Amino acid sequence: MDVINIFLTGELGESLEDFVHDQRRFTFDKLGPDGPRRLVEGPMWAFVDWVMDDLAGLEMCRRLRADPRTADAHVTMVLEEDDPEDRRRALRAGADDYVVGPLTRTAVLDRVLALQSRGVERHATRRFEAGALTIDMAALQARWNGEPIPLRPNEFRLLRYFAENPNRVLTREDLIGGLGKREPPIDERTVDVWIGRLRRAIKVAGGGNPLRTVRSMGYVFDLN
Amino acid sequence: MDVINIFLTGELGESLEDFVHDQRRFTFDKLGPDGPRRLVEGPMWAFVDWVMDDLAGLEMCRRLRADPRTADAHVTMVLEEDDPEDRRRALRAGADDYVVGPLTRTAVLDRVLALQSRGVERHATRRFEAGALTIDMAALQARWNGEPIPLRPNEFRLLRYFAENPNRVLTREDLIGGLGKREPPIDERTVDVWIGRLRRAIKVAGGGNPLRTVRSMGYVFDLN
DNA sequence: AAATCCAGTCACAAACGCGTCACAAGGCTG
DNA sequence: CAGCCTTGTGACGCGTTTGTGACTGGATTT
Repeated sequence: MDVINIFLTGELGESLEDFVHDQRRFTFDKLGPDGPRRLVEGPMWAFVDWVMDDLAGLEMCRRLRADPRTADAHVTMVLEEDDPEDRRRALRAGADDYVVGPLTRTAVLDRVLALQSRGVERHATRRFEAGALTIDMAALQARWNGEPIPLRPNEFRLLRYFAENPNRVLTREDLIGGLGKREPPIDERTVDVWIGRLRRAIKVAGGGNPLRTVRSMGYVFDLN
Repeated sequence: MDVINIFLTGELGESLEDFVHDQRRFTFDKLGPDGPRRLVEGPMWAFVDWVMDDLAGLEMCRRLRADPRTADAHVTMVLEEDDPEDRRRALRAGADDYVVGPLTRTAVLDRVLALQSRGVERHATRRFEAGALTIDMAALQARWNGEPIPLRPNEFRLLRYFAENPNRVLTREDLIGGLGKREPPIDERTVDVWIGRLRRAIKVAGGGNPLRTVRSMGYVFDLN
């Protein structure tokens, strides 16, 4: 069985070591400015405070992604309050999801165990493959036949959302909500422009068109 | 906007109805031995107690998965204590994740809103099948013996309405109303043209004629 | 058999929906 | 703070969809 490495800011780690019964399955490590100290084989989870020491959480997030040893970690950003703007910034910096703090023991374990328990599904969302298209969720990189597709942040999120919901028509409303852009309200026609830009980016990189338009309804990512 | 259906064991549902501000986005329903009572369009969440009534939570979980109407629900198992063995059993029975109880209002909403905002919400993918004809409501795609039938928006809506009301003569008025075209008023003869176009589209795709004309009455979709 | 009714089909104009472009307003970087 | 990158928006044009009136042929009634 895999050991799950959990990286935490602050003192929560030691508190958790007592809390968790099954010690063989977890390691806990403090996340310092230089990243984690120990690195064990297995899936990694990092909980990054919005502000940690002097280093902004966003910068920490980018460093984790940049370091090949931790590029695959699942990064959860801990926000102090539920500011949509901060959420966007966190996700753009490479975070996989977020919680609104303060972080508690149960919150950590809930997240880790919940996602871990859906191991297969989780795997599918870490790295997505469909024919020539692969999407590396951790490295925020999409490829066509191995060739990197340069995507802007919004384009990548759009593609990821499609990959997470294949074979179903996504309305423009779905897409706006799925990308977390309900506030401020966005014109539905803007989605058309997103689609156009995403298609063009993939095409320029030598790829095909994975997105099908369903007139008067929305768009589908066809799998099979 | 999609409505999220939340199924709960016990009395938590009513407590939540008061708690939640935006009533349009949620329905709450008690999860009895026969499953949920009401079924509304949209994603579904079930919170299943480890022991509910006499029926073990695990069995409830399996039943939800077995019933096509709820097979796609996101099932959260509510454990009494954090027993690794129970966790595994829950997941094997088809649960998506779990919480260690007792279940509170905030725990429910945290889960639902957290995942919903991440876009991993699962919709009920309804699928209609009748002989050679299948209609995928999620992909908005009809097939004849697996062969896709290219349908225009109005044709698909028409076919779906027939599939939802089989073995019943539908008047032209029914059909106009069923497709939501009361405003502006539409000439009833126009329905004839719809029918003709739908029949032709199915035929072109290699299918038969599932629509029977009832002279001076309307049209029927024959099932069986 | 004639008259009447009814449904299938066609052509066409109007409305609709989508792709695309240029531009402006941030946001980020150096 | 200057310049580049990203992203939302309004506008334009094109192809598609769709409602309608007219015509036709088969069914039903008288």
